[in-house]
Amino acid sequence: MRADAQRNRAKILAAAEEVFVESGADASTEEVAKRAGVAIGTVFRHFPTKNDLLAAMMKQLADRLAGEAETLAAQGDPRTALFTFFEGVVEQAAGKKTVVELLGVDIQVGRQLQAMRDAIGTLLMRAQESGAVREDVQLDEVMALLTATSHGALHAGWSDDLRARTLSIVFAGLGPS
Amino acid sequence: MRADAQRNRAKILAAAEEVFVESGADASTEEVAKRAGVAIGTVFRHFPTKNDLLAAMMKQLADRLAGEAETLAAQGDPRTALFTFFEGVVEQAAGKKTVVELLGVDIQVGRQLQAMRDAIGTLLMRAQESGAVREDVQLDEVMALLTATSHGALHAGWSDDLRARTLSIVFAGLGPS
Amino acid sequence: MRADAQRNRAKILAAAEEVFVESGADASTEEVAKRAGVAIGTVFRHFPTKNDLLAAMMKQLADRLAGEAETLAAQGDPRTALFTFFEGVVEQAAGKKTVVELLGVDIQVGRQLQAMRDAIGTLLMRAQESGAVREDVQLDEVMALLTATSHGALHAGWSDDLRARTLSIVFAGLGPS
Amino acid sequence: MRADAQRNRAKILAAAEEVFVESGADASTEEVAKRAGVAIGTVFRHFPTKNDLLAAMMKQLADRLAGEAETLAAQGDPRTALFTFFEGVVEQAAGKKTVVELLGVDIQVGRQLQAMRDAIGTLLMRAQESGAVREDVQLDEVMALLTATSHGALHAGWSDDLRARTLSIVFAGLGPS
DNA sequence: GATGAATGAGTGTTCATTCAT
DNA sequence: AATGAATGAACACTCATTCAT
Repeated sequence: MRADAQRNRAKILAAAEEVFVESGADASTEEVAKRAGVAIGTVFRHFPTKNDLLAAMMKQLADRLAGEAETLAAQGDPRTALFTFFEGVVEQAAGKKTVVELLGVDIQVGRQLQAMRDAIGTLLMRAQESGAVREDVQLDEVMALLTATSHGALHAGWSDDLRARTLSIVFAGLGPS
Repeated sequence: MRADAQRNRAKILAAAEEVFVESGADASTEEVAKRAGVAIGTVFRHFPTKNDLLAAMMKQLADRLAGEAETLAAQGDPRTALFTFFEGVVEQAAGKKTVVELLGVDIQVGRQLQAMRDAIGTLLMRAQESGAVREDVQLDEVMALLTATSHGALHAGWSDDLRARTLSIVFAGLGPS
Repeated sequence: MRADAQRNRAKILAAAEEVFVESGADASTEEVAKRAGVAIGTVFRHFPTKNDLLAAMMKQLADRLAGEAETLAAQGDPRTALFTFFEGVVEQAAGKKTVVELLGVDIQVGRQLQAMRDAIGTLLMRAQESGAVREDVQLDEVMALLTATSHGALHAGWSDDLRARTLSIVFAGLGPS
Repeated sequence: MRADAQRNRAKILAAAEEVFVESGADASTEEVAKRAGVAIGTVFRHFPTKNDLLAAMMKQLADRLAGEAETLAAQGDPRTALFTFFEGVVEQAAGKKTVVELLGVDIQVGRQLQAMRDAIGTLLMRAQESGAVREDVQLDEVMALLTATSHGALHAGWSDDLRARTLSIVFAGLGPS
């Protein structure tokens, strides 16, 4: 792929994130094109289907989140890394519908999503080893709570304060009884 | 309003709940009309806008949930009533897009939503008085968690098992430490 | 169906015949709407698919042709009725792409087409009984020649003279040797 | 023109014949480029317009048919050569949309078509001299019937059998009465 | 000359909303 | 009040054609 095509692809993905975040997945592809400063045909050349565009954007996001989780797993305090990551994701979600939809299963993101799951799994294991999280908690519930609170933060427009209080309950629930 | 108009209004609302629950808010108004056994014009005479129809349906739902909460407040065990209600809502949400959307703020439901909040507030107070829920938990967080887990149950398609495990964490978080 | 809807349906079919005749089946549905003096949605309300519109137009045509054939079978001279019908169809085809496409099998017209075949079959039988057409000629060939010459008259823009000379060869081929 | 450009031109024409024969003239130019192993820009450099490409392909075909006619005129039995050629063209047409469209006048093919006409004219003259075809038949009718039956064979999807029976009627019509 | 990315007008189709019956 | 036909803006997507690399 040519350099300029690469650049356009990036512009389109960025625009898609902006647009779909603002208006949800029902936003028009045309709007994405406009925001990216390209013609509609260019969007469809890069992503033959609106769904492809959504999926590509989600993959990008999943990669980003997986990266964050991995970094925290490598560097952070095992006792708090999971919670830090959790907070970060939910905070981002507050402004981004896409994060939310990513965490659901509406669009199959495949490997990227798996990578993210794995990274979060590591965080969970460390937290459990260090006694910060109960042994009987499984990754599925953590993902579920992450999804749920991200959805909530976005749709319900939680304030920073409410978000903190809500997460503190979740974290208490995860901690040793 | 004539008696038959009143009856049509009810039929339309019922149909709307059916349709939007099955197919989400993107379902067509035409489909609602068909399901209600009414012409499309009649739907728009009662609800000048699709949004008005959605809002009315949400209000109905909010009323129903408020009723459930009040019943539980009047009759149930104070220690478990909140959790019972919580579980019931999330379980319903798993099969109903509308419940989920109701809990968000996309559509302003106003007074009905307030009634529901109040009823849930009562449940919370009772639970706190009985020591089942920590004193520092506020209604906002409870609503937030209710919203979040309902969203999650719907979008992520949680299994019954996962739903139970996820809620058990939330309930643990709400309980005394 | 209401009277005005009936009228619109007719206007649309007429416009479709005009438009598709002028420009072939690739002409846009929008153009049909414009020509009919209705909005595009109206066309799609009556004919949910472009193909449905084409098929309906074809059916109308098949009905018309079947009617002509039946009239000739009832009233005409058995020796010449088939040839008269044949000439009539090809003459119409000269200005109408649709007649041509109807005779092909691109779009399944079903019963209407069958009715037309039957009517032409009657004409053929009469012609053979009267000795004007060889006994070993089958309906399939007659239909094939009708199709072929109609196509030709249209696409090649035959003059009246050329059409007459071409048909005279076909008729000679059909007659007794 | 460079040697490789020459080669590309040939590859494109060959691909065009393949593609348009399979899918009709609505096939996309992109598909032709792909089949030719060439970028889309190259196709448009050689043939500035899709129509130009179609026309060039038709010319090629006309040349080929003219060649066949000339060969038959030089070598074949004058009594049957015209019929043999006729059968060959119609048989080819059955599998080739392009042959059909060539014989029409949708696209002006000019000199090449003239060459083909001339060659067929020779076949006709020989057939008439040998008494196999009536004296009063003109080339125009023969071309018209060739066009018509080719169209028919293609669009109506005639079986081999039907094609033979249909042509036998045409040939009987051309023969002495 | 070749490449293939970009363009943008155009297509079939849907659907909230209006309005004549 | 109810009906359901008509409206027309909007959408996802295609493709001939242009143009930067």
